[in-house]
Amino acid sequence: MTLHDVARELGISVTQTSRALNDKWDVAQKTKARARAVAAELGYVPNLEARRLRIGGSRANAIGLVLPQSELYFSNAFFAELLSGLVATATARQYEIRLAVSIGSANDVKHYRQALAARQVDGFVLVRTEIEDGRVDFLTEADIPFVTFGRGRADPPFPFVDDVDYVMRPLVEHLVGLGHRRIACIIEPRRFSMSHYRFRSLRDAAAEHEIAIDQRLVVEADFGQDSGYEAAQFLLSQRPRPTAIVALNDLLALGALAAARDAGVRVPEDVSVTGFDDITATRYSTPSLTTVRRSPRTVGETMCLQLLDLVNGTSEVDRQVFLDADLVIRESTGPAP
Amino acid sequence: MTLHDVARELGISVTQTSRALNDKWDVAQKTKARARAVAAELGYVPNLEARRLRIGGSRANAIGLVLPQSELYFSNAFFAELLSGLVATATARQYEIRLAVSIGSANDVKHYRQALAARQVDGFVLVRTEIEDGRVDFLTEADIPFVTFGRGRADPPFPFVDDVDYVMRPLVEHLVGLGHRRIACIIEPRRFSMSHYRFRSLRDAAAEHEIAIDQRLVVEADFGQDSGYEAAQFLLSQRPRPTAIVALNDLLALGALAAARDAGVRVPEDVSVTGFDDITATRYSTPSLTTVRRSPRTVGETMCLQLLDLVNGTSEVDRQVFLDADLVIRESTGPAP
DNA sequence: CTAAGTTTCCGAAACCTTATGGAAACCAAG
DNA sequence: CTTGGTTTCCATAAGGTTTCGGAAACTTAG
Repeated sequence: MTLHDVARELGISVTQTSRALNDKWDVAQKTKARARAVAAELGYVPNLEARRLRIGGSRANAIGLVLPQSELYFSNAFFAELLSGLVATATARQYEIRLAVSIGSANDVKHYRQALAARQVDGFVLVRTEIEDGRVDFLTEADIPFVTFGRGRADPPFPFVDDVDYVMRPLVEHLVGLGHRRIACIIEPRRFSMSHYRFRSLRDAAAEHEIAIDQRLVVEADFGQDSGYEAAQFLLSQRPRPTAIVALNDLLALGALAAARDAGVRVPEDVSVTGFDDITATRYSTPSLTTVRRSPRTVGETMCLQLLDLVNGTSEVDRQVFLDADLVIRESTGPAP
Repeated sequence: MTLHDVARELGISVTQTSRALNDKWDVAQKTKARARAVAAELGYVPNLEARRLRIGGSRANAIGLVLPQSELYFSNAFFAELLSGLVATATARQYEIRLAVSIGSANDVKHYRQALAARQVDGFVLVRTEIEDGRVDFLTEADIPFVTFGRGRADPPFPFVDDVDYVMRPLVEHLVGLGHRRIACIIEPRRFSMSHYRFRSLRDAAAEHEIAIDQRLVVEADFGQDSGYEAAQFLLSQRPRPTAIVALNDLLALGALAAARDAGVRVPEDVSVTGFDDITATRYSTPSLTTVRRSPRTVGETMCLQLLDLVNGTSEVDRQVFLDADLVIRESTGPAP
């Protein structure tokens, strides 16, 4: 079932068969047609290894996504939706996603090195970018295309998708308008870029209204509902109680909602709760969640486009993208008590 | 940076260099050591295409998962968790997951053919198996390893993971014990294998208690929350109202919960609601959801093991696996009114 | 019919690695 | 020094594809 067999069946040379099937100018139309017919009939499929060996640095038509090993990662709706955008966009452009989890540290570059050596991916998408991120250093050094979610150090600059600096402003204005001044915050671990800058945006927006976020009301949690639950438990036990809890992602907020319910604290009458991302579940929680819409799917789509742009060398897309966001007001916010 | 270069640097033949780096018996220890050192220093990485070309039918070390194009697919927590189990298990065994969405019909075999021709996957995991499924026919014909979620026709038999036949029995006993006899049901589209057999299990379990499911109270929905919402709206408007709504997956149940809340129907006082799968969100809904725990993650893990077993030719694992499940009683079920 | 130009084809080389069969070098025993 | 047996090495071929330079066939104009 090799090109050779097809050529023999056709009665022409291997060379011409190859050129015919690849639709080169150098071969008669009717020969092309005949070649295609015979190839199809014989069920010939080109041997990709041989082709790539000959062609040289060819495309894997796949982009890599390595997720740190964490129970939460996929059940985390944020990543599921981001992945959704990524895969949809990639597939539409004939690319696929190669997925792995790194078993060691999140910064482990083993998978990256491996996948590259084997030419199994053309580039990488990085999530959960840390302020100091070994993966970024490695990929920069190796000169491999990649895009991160979350900005990095200024130098050397690399392509990323992030939120605009003033992303929290509408939310803060909404809360301030409702009379909230004692605002608590549940943040993701501080070493992550996203956590850092999103909190900074919150602090700056609050400062515009001359509100200082009380450091004792800032709790560093993990990423998931359980840790949001715990953090909210702590915050709700503080006296005087905060009148609003701003969770820096939706899952944390959902956990906070559950904590409030279990503690007999009414939302939004006694305390307002807000999230970030607008994952699907926010519309179905009780009460439904006021949040900031910057759909994870959009993030995935944008990152995919950026990366493919890098891979293909064209530069029609911005290297560093700041996504704007909308405030979505639902039932979990109300006037301060 | 080819083997040739390393050989020249070493002053020995390409042959021996290859054998040295591959740790064959045919080469002196000190030569091996020297070869490794030089290779490392020169940053030599073997060309995988050339190696595979030579070796022949080698492994892609990846398994394929093609999901039909549907907005719901990834935001669907069920798939996200299944994927989680799949990836974790695969990675632990040095395999990766290659992910694509099929843009045409769900039964489109284009991606499968493509990925195989390019030797980019060693086998496939199929989800959303239909009673008559073109993918199964294609892969069987092509003699490619695959595992489905959802049993298929008896002939020819193929490897699958499915629920045990009596999977709904504990749930039905729970409801009957609470006095429910007018039981409604929200099912997934009938053409899917899972939908068919899961409903059959419900019907049979009900029959054991001499309860016949009223066909007018069986609504065929889609897969997601929105369609669960609509279906429940319809069911709750029926008179006499059903006392329990059994949704055949958790998302449908979550949608039903929202519909009840919006209709002013109390859960569980006025109507009991149950789900299936035990996705994470069920613990955080209001009220939390009584469901059947057969974690999607377990499904993913099991399918992965089965497939790798098939790929590697060993047969230590059952080809057809029926997973048992536990009833998880939470707040959404109570005595019939 | 010939010359020139165009279209279509072919043989050989190249891509990089590994397997094969045999040769060289070495050692110990006779 | 010869013989036989090990250890270590090498030259060659193979795997399937594409590219290169040139050759053959065909077409058009004179």
